[in-house]
Amino acid sequence: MAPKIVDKEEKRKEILSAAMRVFARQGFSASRVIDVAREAGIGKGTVYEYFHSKDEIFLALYEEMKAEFHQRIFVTDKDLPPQERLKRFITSALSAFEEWKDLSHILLDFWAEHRGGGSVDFRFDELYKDARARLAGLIREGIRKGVFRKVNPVHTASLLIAIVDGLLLQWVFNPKSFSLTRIGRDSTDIILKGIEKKKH
Amino acid sequence: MAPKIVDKEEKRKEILSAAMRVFARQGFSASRVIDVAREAGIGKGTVYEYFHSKDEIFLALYEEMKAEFHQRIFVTDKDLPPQERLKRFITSALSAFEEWKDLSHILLDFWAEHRGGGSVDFRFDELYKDARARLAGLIREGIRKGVFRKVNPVHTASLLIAIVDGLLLQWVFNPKSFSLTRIGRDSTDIILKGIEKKKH
Amino acid sequence: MAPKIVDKEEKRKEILSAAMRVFARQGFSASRVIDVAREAGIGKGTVYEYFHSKDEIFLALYEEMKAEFHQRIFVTDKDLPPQERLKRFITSALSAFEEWKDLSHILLDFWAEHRGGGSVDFRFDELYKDARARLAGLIREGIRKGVFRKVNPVHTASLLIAIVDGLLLQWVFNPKSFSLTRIGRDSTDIILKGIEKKKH
Amino acid sequence: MAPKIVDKEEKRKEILSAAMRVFARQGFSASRVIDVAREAGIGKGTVYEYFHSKDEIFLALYEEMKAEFHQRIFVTDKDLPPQERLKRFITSALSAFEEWKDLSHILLDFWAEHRGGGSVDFRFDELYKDARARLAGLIREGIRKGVFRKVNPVHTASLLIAIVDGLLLQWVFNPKSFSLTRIGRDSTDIILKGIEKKKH
DNA sequence: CATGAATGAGCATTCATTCAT
DNA sequence: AATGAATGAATGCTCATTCAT
Repeated sequence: MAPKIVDKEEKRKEILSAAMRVFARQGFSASRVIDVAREAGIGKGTVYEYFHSKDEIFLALYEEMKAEFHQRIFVTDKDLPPQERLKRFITSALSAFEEWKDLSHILLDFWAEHRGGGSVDFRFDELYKDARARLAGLIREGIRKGVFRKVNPVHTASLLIAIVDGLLLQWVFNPKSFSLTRIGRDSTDIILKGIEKKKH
Repeated sequence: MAPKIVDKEEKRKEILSAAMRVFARQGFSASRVIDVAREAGIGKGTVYEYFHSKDEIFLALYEEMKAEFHQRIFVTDKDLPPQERLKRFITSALSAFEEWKDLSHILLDFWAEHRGGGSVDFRFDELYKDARARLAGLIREGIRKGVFRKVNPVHTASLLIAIVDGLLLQWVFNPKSFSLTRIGRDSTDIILKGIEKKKH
Repeated sequence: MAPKIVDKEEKRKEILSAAMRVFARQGFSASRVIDVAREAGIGKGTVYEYFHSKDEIFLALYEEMKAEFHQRIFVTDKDLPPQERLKRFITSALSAFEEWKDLSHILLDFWAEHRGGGSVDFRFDELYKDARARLAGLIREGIRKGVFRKVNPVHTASLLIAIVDGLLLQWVFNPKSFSLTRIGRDSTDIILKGIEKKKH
Repeated sequence: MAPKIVDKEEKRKEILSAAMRVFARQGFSASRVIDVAREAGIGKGTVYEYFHSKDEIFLALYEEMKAEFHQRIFVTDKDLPPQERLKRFITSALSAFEEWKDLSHILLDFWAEHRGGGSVDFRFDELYKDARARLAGLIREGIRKGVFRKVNPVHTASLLIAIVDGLLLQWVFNPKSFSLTRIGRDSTDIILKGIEKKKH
């Protein structure tokens, strides 16, 4: 019997959700704790009952994003052919961002606050290193299986990540300029054609 | 009759250069005006003799970057074949960033501060729209000339920009993870193969 | 459920009262917000919980003075004879100032800051115009009733106001030089004799 | 042979004159030294060649006003009858202010800055005490000569000063509301009637 | 002698965080 | 547990004054 714990967890999530909307709207540095409290419909002091600092909220959002996206992006059926898995990486990454529009906006704040000097450290370096390693493995597998030509696996992995980040960036600046889903499809198509092993 | 002779234009540039280093190191929002002054080896008040506000410094850096990069990225020989021009876009963009490492770091701050609500407005939307239009024209020309297959010109243009931005991002997080020049070459190769018109 | 219980209206008045003492002592432009806070026995930030700016405090004092004095000076029994009402105008104005010594001092700051260019606008012009109109009406009534000779009503009204302001000024510079009450009585006597209708 | 000295004195007066215009327009505390320099058509540093500080300029203006007004107000023919001398006091004081409109405006700044705490001390107390003594003497003389009734000489003197200051104040707030000359005449008339010795 | 570039003390204001209720 | 009143460290910016040229 621990109903309070459920409530606590629930309220923490509500605050996090409110913070997400506020940060997405105003940017992290321009967002005030009182803005988050108001958005969540609670008092300013209450925010501090659930988080020790404004930075901790930011960090919690980062962790949430990391978990959510990791889950959706890298958990794919290992049995699928490399081309399909590559396609799914781009597609699911972009659709995840499209779905979590607020987090996409905040991602730019995460990027900007990446510098180690501040109180928050996002270790983007490791995050990307990990992603590159996974995708490089995928490329290597494709090469081994004879479906990809002999491209540099790490470079190609970096390229794939770059495409996702870069497209997201343009979409954040102007969501109306294109559909993330459609441009993801076209991009995948070009990349796959660019690394496919030519049959003759 | 004449007071202390100072090349105001020169000094302004020195302050801008100091600001660039400081912002690149600490991020814009974590940088204090006094930090910029100290980096420039001058007094705090002197900064305000050359700029009206901290935001104005930020904006001046943005304008400088825009001018510098525009010059280096889009001013190419129109007589070159589309493949070569596409290659040069990626190459020169990446080498420009590699050269202006500090500005590359600050670019993330520009991205994060893009929101219209703040005091500084970067109009990234228009910047990217313009770049997309130029590159889309290039793609269209390639298609017309029969060297590119019938890809969506705007989508492909967005893809190219995304690649540059995305690679830059990873490089900012860890410059040692790869050479921008080399990865640019590999990426260009993949893209060109991905959109080339197959001869049969 | 309820946080620290504070009568916000009461505290606002306390701060205003502290500001009044500080401004009276040092003058508005030489007074710092921290001085007001210290006088009120609170933190600097707290002042800003109740007022948006230093100017707003100044303006609030002005409004307070306006309301208080208007009440005391112009709300007189319309049935009294003109001479008595004229006498009461001077008397009550001077006694109001004598009572609110701090506000009297600050009045000089209000006068000095009257220029439209600043952030605070006191519209003294309208204040005086209104007062002149009221007193001119009183003079006219006296003339009509045959107790005042045919003086220029507006000029005489201006004269009455001038006397109050001018006496106050000297009293502010040196409260010991005379009693406002007594000099008010003597002045009223001279003025009344100066405008009375001679009987023959 | 000291032509430079003449120039120096001349330039000092020019700066003072510029300062007068600037202070009258913007008020002392809102006026910048650079504003004075620009108004005088000289460099900021030059102002400091002639004055040690902004306060010194203010003080110099005060002294100038004191000298000028003292001259014009109190230097009257001792042989004239008291009524005429009283009349001339009010008239010449008001016409002096009307003529030196800028100084009239700055007078309000002098008043506001009268507090001893600041760097500038105007000793208004003594100024007024002196004026009161002179005018009280005049009143006494009138009483002695049998042209004024037995009024309190000091109170009456204060009243006369108050009238001049108070009328000036209203005129500064709105110069169009009345003519200083005309209202001075009417006021003198009322006061003289108010203190005249009735013949029977 | 005149100048204006350089300076930093000083100040208004903001806002994350604390804590009494 | 929830709240918001209280706080002061931190910061952008101003401007009187100095001084090298």
